[in-house]
Amino acid sequence: MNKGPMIYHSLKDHVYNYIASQIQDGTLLPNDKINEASICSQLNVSRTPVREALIKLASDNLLEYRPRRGFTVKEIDTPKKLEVFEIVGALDGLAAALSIDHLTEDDFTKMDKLIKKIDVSIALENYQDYQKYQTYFHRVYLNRCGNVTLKEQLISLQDGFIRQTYFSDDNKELYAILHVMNEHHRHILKLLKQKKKADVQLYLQNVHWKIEYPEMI
Amino acid sequence: MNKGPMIYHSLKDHVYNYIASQIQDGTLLPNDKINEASICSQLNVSRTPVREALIKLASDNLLEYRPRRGFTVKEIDTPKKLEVFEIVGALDGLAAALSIDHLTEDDFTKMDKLIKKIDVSIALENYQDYQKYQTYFHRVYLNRCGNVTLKEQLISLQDGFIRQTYFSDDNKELYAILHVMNEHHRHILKLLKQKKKADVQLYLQNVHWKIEYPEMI
DNA sequence: ATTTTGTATATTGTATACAATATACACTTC
DNA sequence: GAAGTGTATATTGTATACAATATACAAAAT
Repeated sequence: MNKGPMIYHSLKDHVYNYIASQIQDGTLLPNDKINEASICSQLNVSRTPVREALIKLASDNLLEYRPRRGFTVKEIDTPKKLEVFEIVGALDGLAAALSIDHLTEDDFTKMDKLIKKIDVSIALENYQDYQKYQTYFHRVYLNRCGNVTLKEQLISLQDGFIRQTYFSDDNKELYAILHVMNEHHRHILKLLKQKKKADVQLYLQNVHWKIEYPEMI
Repeated sequence: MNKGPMIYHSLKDHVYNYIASQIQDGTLLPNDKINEASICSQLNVSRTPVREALIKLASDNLLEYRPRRGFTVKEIDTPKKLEVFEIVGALDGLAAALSIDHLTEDDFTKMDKLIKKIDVSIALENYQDYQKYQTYFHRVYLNRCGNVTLKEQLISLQDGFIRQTYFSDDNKELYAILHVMNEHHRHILKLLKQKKKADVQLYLQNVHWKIEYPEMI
């Protein structure tokens, strides 16, 4: 019975995942100081793997590092968030433009179905589902863009800031905006079907990713 | 006598710079194995700062890491390079579009002068100067795009692959291409002056950054 | 009361030690 | 000779120790 290639998990990786998930689920908040010794005792490991994980987390922009004063959870403020949105918009637009020559009927069907699922999620005011299906929608053409580097970059950018974009589930204004967003999705799909490269790129960049989320204002 | 804020240089940073420059100047070649012990003795430091530097270098995509087998200099093959070019094109295009509302007469003058310096560099077949002034040209509007995250991302992307784009100085074909590139620069400047956002963005993305360098074919 | 200074404590940076795993290479076996 | 096996050596992963620096807080000075 072969369970595939035996995957090696270093303590460093373990620490990395531990901290990363604490940042995502809100256990660790922006500007919180990371105490190496505390993590050592929480996970029963020595400082070496902890430090190595922290260095990687800082390099991945989850933590901030100041020499001789250690690591803190990185704050992503609103202006910074808007900057990332601009970049995501351009790259997502590029992905769409590149995907146009490779999209199949099947892809279009998938996107159609996802738009409908998003409608349902909005009607049920289920923000988590909205996020999930919206991500799937964009991933359909991202997976067809033929540029794996672009795909990786985009996913890592989105992961990096989605973690700090939390909405309470009872925000009426939010769901109105999400409805508009899904109209965008319909328009994007239409432009993709029409193979309008420049149009879909600029639409994603200048319209879809320029929505102002309530908590960002 | 104040020499400004006393800057702290850790051994880790020292090692980082040491390896990074060896990769850039070709002392270390793609797929070369990094020997921790060897670096320790070269720099007279212990393995701890060396390992921490290596982890960061891997995170910054200069090295590749395989658990239990250590670090190697990352190979950037041609398809990968083309992928990065596509991303750089989109981001540089975005930067240009964003800069349009902030560019001053002074900026235009600067770009004009740089285009002329590039002409001279090509005439003298000085590729190093060409690279330098070409970088300055793009930096003029990059510095006006108003998005520091974009600026950082773009610079780090370019640094990451320029290091492995070396040209011998006696390639006639190359200088013909560089001449075309500088014509692009003139066109870009014209579009910027005309404040044609979408046009300059798409031109940078779909024309300027789609040049095929000789060694990439 | 506020600022300054001094000292104890905590935290970070680096070196070293040792255990776990991978690599190299001589030795068999077919 | 090719392929496999075993063992010595090298390399990596982790723990620990100690030195350098930062932080906290009490005491002294303004």
